[in-house]
Amino acid sequence: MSQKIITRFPPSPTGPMHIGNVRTALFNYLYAKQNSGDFIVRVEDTDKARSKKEHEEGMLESLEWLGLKRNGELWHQSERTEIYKKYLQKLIDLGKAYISTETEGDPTSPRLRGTWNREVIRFKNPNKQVTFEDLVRGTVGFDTRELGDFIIAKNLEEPLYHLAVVVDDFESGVTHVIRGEDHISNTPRQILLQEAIGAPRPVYAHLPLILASDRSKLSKRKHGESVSLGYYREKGYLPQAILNYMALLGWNPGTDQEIFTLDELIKVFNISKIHKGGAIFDEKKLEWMNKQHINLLSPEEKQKIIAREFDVTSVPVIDKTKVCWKDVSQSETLKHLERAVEIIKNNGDLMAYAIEMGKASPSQSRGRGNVLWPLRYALTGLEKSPDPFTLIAILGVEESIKRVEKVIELLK
RNA sequence: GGCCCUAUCGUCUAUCGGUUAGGACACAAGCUUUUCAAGCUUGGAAGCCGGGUUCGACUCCCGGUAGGGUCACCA
Repeated sequence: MSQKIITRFPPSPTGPMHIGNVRTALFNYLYAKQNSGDFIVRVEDTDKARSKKEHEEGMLESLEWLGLKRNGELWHQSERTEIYKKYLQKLIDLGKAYISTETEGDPTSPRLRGTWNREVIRFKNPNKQVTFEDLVRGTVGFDTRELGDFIIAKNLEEPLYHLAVVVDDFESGVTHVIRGEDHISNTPRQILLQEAIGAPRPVYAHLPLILASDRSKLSKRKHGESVSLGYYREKGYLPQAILNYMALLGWNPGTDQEIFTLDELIKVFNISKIHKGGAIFDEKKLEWMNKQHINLLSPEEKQKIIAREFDVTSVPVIDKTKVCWKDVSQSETLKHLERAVEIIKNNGDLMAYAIEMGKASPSQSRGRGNVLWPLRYALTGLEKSPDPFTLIAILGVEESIKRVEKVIELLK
């Protein structure tokens, strides 16, 4: 209780924000916030060749858009070379790491990739059994002998992932490491390094993977654009909906409630109820959830989204045969539209008129639709669109009248 | 292949030894019509297989099968 909880989100700026990144960030955020802790962000850009500034900016902007605010300074691993060097040197001096001469033909040497160095720094593996408690998977044991003397740096100036992560988590006081299941086999390596530099062990929680519909891990290479956050953002999904959906993938509150705001999630989130099995990402459900969140919006915000979705600003293309509602005659429809224009002009009560006409309707099958349908259709030329009141509010009185009058001319 | 993990409707899931196996998305049919990015009604839809344990297994144990993750001088 005395120790402040610190979680972290460490994106590698080698591509756009991934849907899996979103969930990792969210769970770290939720856990930190519900424990009055800090959620920190650091950029893992030790790989100079693959890291791009534009991706870093994209990641940061995405977090902002999602509303996941970080605490503290933003760290860049690329700016911490001297610090890693210090640890590396210490490890070497202590005999816990060593400079290894690689021979090209050596089958025990990792396979070649990019520039190949003759000398690398390897960690002297104590070859022991490592066991750790994972908040989602319970006790996990590994025999680190399988790992060998793994490489922790290309040289003193170029540390590799494991070393940098362990040093940074230590120096920034990270207490909980919440990350994807694909990192679970990295954990024993990192624990070994922690022990070597004398760092405390954080609590781990490995999240189940988000799967594509074929049950394989979501990857850009295999599944294309639909793995990136930007794809959903452009399609008009609200950040609240995306976050809500991600939270419910592999976790549930144990009640029937499905719609949550971020603040509600912070309250109800329970890390120990996270599943161990992966879950398929279903855009249909996200879509539904997005609608639910739109309904939570203020009328103004809602109108903006509707306007964008239905593209009401473009000039409607009218099909004469679709203007009339059900079996309502063209002359009657014309009458309703003309009257509607007058009412709109005078800022009158359109609804009252529609109800009146609905009551006056001789046919049981007709109601207010005989007024409202042609109006809505005249305004957009779309068979599916928001109600005419919303449309008029979005388009403005002038433009609305112009559009309706055009249809009146067409019918005459 | 080694190591690790998982297994309930098509999908996300509830169930923590006794339920007509519940909910949501999607789907189908219908109603409603301020139609929709509203609502309502109804319907079809699931415990991978085989052994145990037990009075009783979806639930616990073992095996099989299937699927997934991971095995870089990437992170």
